[in-house]
Amino acid sequence: MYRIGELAKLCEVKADTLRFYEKHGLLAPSSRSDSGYRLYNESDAERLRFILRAKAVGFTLAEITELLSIELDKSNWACADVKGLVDSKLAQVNEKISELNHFQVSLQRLSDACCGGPESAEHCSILEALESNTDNIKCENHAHHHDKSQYTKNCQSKG
Amino acid sequence: MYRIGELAKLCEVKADTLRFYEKHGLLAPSSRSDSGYRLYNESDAERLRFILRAKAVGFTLAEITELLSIELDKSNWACADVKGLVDSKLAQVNEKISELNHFQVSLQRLSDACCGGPESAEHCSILEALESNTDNIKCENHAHHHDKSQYTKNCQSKG
DNA sequence: ATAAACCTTGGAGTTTAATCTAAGGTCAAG
DNA sequence: CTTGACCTTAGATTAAACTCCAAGGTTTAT
Ligand SMILES: [Zn+2]
Ligand SMILES: [Zn+2]
Ligand SMILES: [Zn+2]
Ligand SMILES: [Zn+2]
Repeated sequence: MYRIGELAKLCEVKADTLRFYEKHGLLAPSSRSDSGYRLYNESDAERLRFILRAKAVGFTLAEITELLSIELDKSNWACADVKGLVDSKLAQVNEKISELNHFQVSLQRLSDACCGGPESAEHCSILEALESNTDNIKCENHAHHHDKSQYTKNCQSKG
Repeated sequence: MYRIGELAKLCEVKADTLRFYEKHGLLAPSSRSDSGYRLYNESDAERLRFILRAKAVGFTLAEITELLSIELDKSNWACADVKGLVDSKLAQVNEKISELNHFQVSLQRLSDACCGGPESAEHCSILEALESNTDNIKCENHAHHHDKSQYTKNCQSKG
């Protein structure tokens, strides 16, 4: 039997997190001591590890609640159900990745267009890009070139 | 001069969003009508577009607040400052992408290991993976093969 | 026996970006 | 002069997953 702090340390989470999981129905200690301390057994610890593994692949606690309800009643669920949860998560993750890739490309383009030097930002290509309606930064056209070598350094990749 | 609903429609945001931006110091209407209605001019609209462009490349409103304070006082800032904000955002985005890529790979592996059929989840490879301490799913070893052709279909890529 | 380290509870705070509600004032059309 | 669309305010709510707090009770070691 583990007390809350022991299980927390064992699984590298905080005691607060275990209380939070309990409050939200993910994991309750199987017993209490006479003085009211939570007592977790090995099976509780296994359940916690299940939760943490599911978190490690990106599931939210709400989704983990679903997974746990399947896990505890496997024979009444099909592989299709389980795979459905995984595939739906996968789709969400892919969507998010593609949004972030979009950000990544845009930010990289902004970064590449700016000399990053100590010169005044009055003609900074980044600010100019955010001011104008184009989301394209044309490195060869920009009005910003306080320093020839810097300019060349930053713009050579685009001609 | 635009009333709040007009500017909202023009820029495809909700009036609530504009009030929210005002409350948080991002964008205030340059005047009010006699009856207290917000009135935005062309320069307010430009500022809103700046905000929306910055959002479109992934900046949070707090970061946009910083960008705006630079934008309004360009000569007292250097390219280095602006590029610093972009690069720091870029680093955050890259970090998030790499976390999501990790999720993506794990989820794909889980999905690939499961037949996804109508059979009972009692021996589902996904659940087994979440129960065990390995984060590796060994397709050729798993205990789950209710249906030979399905099994082959899902596992052929790994031998 | 007393200090340190642990535990209990309920509830508030954090972050982000809105979104919604209630209760009421304004404006243009018919 | 009334209907409907629009506007005002302050404040509550949402999602996610904790994290922290106060005020007190328990255990353990010295
Ligand atoms: Zn520069
Ligand atoms: Zn610059
Ligand atoms: Zn199966
Ligand atoms: Zn399965």
